[in-house]
Amino acid sequence: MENFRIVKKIKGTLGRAGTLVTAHGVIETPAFVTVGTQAAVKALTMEQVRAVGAQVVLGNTYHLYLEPSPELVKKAGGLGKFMGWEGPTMTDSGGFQVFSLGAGLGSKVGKVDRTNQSGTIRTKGSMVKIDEDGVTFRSHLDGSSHRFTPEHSIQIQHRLGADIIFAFDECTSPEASKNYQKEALERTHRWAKRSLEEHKKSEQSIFGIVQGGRHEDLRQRSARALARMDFDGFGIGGSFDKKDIKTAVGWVNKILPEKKPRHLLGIGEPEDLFGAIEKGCDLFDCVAPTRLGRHGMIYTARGKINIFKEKFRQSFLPIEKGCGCCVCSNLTPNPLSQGEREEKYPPLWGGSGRGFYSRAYIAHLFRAHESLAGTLASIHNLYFIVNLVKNIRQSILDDKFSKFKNAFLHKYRS
RNA sequence: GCGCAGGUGACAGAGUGGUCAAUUGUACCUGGCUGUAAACCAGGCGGCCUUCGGCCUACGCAGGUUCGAAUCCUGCCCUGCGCA
Repeated sequence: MENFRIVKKIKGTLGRAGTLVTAHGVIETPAFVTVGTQAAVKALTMEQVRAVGAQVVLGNTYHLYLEPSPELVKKAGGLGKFMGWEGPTMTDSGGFQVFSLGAGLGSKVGKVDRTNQSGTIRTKGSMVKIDEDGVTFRSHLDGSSHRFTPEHSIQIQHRLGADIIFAFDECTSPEASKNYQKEALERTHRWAKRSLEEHKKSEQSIFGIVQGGRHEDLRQRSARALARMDFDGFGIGGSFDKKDIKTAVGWVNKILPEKKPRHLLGIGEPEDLFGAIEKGCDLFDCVAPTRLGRHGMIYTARGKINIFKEKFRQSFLPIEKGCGCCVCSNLTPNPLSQGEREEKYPPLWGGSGRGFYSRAYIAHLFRAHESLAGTLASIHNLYFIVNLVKNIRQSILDDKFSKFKNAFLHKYRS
């Protein structure tokens, strides 16, 4: 697709930096896509999302279909307009919910396998039924029954009007038999074709989704099948084993056409990002920064910290010294230019740009159940990840990817 | 001073003769979270011991009745409300 241009490659690997042009602006890749499932980045305003440097926001077809309805979003002028985001947008097809509301429920297998870990699972009971033609869902809101077919998903996404949409797919559980996964894969390919046919030539771009679970042959088969179809780019879906996300991604990106963008769906921890970028992925979305943030887990250069820990109660330091986010280093973001500000406001007004929210304060907010807690943590986390990917991009441009990666990971794991 | 009500683990608040180391909620602690059913979920939460088992200390304080008491009786201390 001519909208995507590779600017620089990481030599000896599949990795690259590029630009992806959309009707609402250019995305510099690799880029981290902010997740805003229900036309909202949880706990954040779009001003805050913009302020951390986010380039794209991703909504979800299933959620927006249930509430407030595709018709209403369309009437509002499309997803971006509706939520107050002027930049590029994407929508996921609802395919992931086939898994997360289906086989994923009551299982320890999520987006990333954690069957070997302690910890526990959420409620169980599938709310999904799959057949050749499509999927019957039970609404998580009221239990009502709904049906998605590939055509239906695409029609909804047309109404939602994001710049980039995804084909309807089935994300299988790795616990399913290989035989089933193969079947599901073939079906997903048929669905991809139907999605593409329904899409025809719209101004929106459409990405097809590669599946295939943990199996090399299935992954390659899927990549080959999708590569033959006329998609504008590709999503790489599936539930992964943490330690071989990179490997699995490598299998498929070796096959997918180089000139088209690749979006690794739902992946987003720092270690994973490096691996996937090296293996040729251009886009990533992940709920981790915002979800973890709301749950009190905060990214730092030395790894994640749990702000609920006793030791942070009296820590009057910023989450991370030197962090450029407005939580750590700029208590009052300055909306005015330097000169203007000094004229308009006396020095005591604040806005020095030197303040910060302390760990103790944020820890307090969490304990007090103040929603500001989730907001501050989300701002910091989103900034952390978005900027990590930006820095990775810069390191590629500067021919210093490996060096940057090693330095970052060394510190992050310490 | 009299009358009534009551004193339970960090707090709130169940239990009112054995099944009680004591329901429940909150707080607290520990884990988990990767295309968001997620400002959520799970576990722990008197002490000691290697055990889905055992021992010790516990329901204001001190005695008593009982095979057995947080639960019944007596006295004391304290709190709240009402009346003087």
